[in-house]
Amino acid sequence: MRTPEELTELFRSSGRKVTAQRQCIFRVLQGDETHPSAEAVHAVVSREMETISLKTVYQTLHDLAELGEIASLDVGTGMTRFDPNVTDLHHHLVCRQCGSVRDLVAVFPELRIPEGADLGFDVGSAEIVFRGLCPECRAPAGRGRARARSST
Amino acid sequence: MRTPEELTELFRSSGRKVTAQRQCIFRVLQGDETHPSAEAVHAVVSREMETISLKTVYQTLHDLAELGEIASLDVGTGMTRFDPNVTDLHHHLVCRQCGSVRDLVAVFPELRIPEGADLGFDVGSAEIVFRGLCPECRAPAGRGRARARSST
DNA sequence: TCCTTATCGCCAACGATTGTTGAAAAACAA
DNA sequence: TTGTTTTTCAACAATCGTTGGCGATAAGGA
Repeated sequence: MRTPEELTELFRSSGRKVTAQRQCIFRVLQGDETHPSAEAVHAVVSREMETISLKTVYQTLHDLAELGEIASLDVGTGMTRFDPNVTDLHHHLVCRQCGSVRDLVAVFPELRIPEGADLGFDVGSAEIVFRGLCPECRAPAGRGRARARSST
Repeated sequence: MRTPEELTELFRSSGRKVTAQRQCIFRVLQGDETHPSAEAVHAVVSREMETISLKTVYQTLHDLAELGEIASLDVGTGMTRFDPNVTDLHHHLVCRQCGSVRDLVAVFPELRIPEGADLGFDVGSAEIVFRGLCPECRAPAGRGRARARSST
């Protein structure tokens, strides 16, 4: 994802208006590596702008995804997760307990699938999801994070 | 997945009762490689037992998954898909147009993730999802299948 | 300035899934 | 066969994440 300043520019040049709430979302996403859900983004943004609506957050996230500035992921946690890192080829570690998502950069950068062509499949992308337990959920002492939502 | 007869045995020995609708579901799943959703299973089963309810199908699929006889997958198509193949290590090709799912056996059987341990993650499973277009959706002539439901 | 767009709040709807009800049917052990 | 337990059914409501409408207000930007 680009910097908030660049995004401001990008939004303007694509006919979108730049509002305070959008810039706030830009800032919140900037450098966020937690792969937040829309609600999570909303929660953080709300601390700065109490009245911002969830709808506005969804809309802005979609705009950003449409512009290719963030990626929207479905890693089976029940909610769409947003990833500001679209420049590095990477995959994901998903905690099956708390649903936290971690990047795994430079793993299997060569991932390609010749067999796909043989099957007639026109393969566009490959995505690896590793499922397991994050450090917090493994830790015996500290309480893990919250919510779980299985699948697979 | 085991044969309907073995599943009958397994259900009995695990305290579950074996009903006509359950056996019908066993038969339908047997050899099914389409990775059907619960609704898809229900549709097929309904041809044989018009009155079977969707709830019964959901319940039986969950029982089978609990016993490890089938796998429930979330490949981002919006519905849980069920895979009777739990013996072969394999990954999946998902059509981003119609949502059809195809097995990809014996690809990256060595997939393991050392970096996971470094990050403190206790990795249990690795799943690769290849997204692209299936032969039907690529074909210019024939109409592709139905439903799409993006993500990622 | 003026037109366009975004935002708000609020509420309804979506689709997949789960839960609830009570009654009927069937499984299965004795 | 009888009796107990489980399953099924139908119908409906509720869940959760997400999207859509609405009118009104606020604000961007040329």
